[in-house]
Amino acid sequence: MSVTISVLDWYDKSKRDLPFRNTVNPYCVWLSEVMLQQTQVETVIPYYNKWLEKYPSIRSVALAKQSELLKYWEGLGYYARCRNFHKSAKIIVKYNHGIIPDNWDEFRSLPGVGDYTDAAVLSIAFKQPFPAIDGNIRRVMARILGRRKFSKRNMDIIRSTLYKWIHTEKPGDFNQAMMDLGACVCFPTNPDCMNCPVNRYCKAFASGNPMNYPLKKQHKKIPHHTNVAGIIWCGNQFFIQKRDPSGMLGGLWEFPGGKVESGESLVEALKREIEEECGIGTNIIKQVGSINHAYSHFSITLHLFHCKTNGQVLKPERKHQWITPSEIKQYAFPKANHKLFTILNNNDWCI
DNA sequence: AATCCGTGGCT
DNA sequence: TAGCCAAGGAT
Repeated sequence: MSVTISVLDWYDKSKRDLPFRNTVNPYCVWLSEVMLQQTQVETVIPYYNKWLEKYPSIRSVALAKQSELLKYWEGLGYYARCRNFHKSAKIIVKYNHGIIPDNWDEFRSLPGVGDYTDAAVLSIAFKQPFPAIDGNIRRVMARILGRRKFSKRNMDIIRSTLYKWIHTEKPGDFNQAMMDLGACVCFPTNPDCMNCPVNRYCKAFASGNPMNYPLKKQHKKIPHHTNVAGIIWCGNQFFIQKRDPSGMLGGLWEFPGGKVESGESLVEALKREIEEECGIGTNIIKQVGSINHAYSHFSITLHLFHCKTNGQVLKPERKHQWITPSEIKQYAFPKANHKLFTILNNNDWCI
């Protein structure tokens, strides 16, 4: 017996029925790997199914507009993944006849493809023996090998060990088995060592305190901001603007607004932001409601206001639209806006 | 090397 | 509950 055999044996018995588990189609594997980055399986499944129904091939992605793709990514987060997948699809169709490359360097050079995704796609879709190293496998290996830190030296040891252990006939299964082990048994806290197929090989288990592996690094605590946003009405239409494609929540739509500076009232901040962003003067009518939202590196309390204007736009720095409430379904918005929509729907969008 | 980039679920 | 963590990549 060995770690390889034990893990694969366990995998065959405990195999989870996931939509992207039963395919070796490179496009499907790639799509699932991108969606699964820093995102849990249960969250991905509905997005994966809907995307595949709408975009069944790499060509269909290449032909699509970014705004359409973002609509299908809406709410999934880390939107650069979607933009990069689109870029890659266009590159492959334009320069490689729509054929997804099956060698390390070519695939690795595509936007949004890093070491993990490269190894995952090449091993699962093309049966090549590259070990994929994600957060789960790092933790599993740190425990098996008894390494507390992810230093460069320890990562080299983890990687070379995985190259030694990976099953050359079933590299994709080995990678997925190791990831499942991390997700379903070797939890970050309270690992289920008694049901672990490789506990007899595990130094962390032998130590009696598996949670000591790996060492947790302390995170910076994230700041909290107070933000304001305005629904600027002109007749039965209101104003939305498109965010810069390269930045945070890039290419998504939002109500104008921004951060409240210290010493500023909510109304003062909103008037300033609307003037800066849209160049329109507004009358602020009333506050509609507030929501809390946490991003990865800061959190906000966002206050929403009904406003009125004559509709004149003097210096739009971003792409913008005047739309009616029913048209909002055509546009991709970040999650915080959906919380605002909930408030608005409860109020029937009344001014 | 450290930080930025979303969101949801869990404790 | 406030923080931690998840099938990472780009800068």
